[in-house]
Amino acid sequence: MKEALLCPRLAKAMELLGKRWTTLIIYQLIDGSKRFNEIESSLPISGRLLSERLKELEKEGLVERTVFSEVPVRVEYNLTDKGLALKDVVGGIESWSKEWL
Amino acid sequence: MKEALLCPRLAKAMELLGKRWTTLIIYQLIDGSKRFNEIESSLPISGRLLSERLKELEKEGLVERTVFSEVPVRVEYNLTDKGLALKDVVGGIESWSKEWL
DNA sequence: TAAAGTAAGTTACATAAAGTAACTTATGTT
DNA sequence: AACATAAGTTACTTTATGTAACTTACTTTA
Repeated sequence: MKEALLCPRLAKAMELLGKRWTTLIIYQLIDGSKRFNEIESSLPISGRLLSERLKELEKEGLVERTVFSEVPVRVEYNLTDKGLALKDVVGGIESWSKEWL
Repeated sequence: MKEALLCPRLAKAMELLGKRWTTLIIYQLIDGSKRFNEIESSLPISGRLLSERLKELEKEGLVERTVFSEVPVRVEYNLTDKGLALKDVVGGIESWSKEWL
């Protein structure tokens, strides 16, 4: 393992987006907010990891968490502007996958 | 963990690109072919994983491996059309990182 | 001619991340 | 009282990643 000669911003981006499930979670939120269970049901991810990833994304400011004090409690997640700015990237991956996979 | 209601092509794309180092390796090859050691030196990745990732990328047809029987042997890696088709995606991530990170 | 160097890996082992399933909490409904 | 529900969390197993030493095949240097 050598020192990185790599742009630190790109490295940081890939540390986020290159983590398993992250990009697919963002993809799920691109068309609007979703509840925890909705995301969980749309992806083959466990609650444990989904919770962990959403916390990371919230901490990095890509995702916003809103709690509705109903019974049972409802929690919605949505992309911030920073998260939404990845729309073209995610769309690009989707197009690539349709053309090449 | 639920069943995926997700587009299988996108899932497959993320299985590749969402694996640690993969996208950064592709990024290293976008401007032309590179040798094993060059990639290894440009990224904080170990030879073990770099070898593993390059094999996956070769198997999936994104990367091409060329051996030059010199002494010591020289091996060059370059993107195929399929790999090169990710140029905009990688560029998009780079732009996003510059604007938001 | 034995020792050292070089590129491209591989092996063996330690640590960290992800998968699985059961459990929790705070109400509301039957 | 027992059961249901959303959103997690916990404990434990399995898989992936990190680290560093080793390998191979030939060449140059001492």
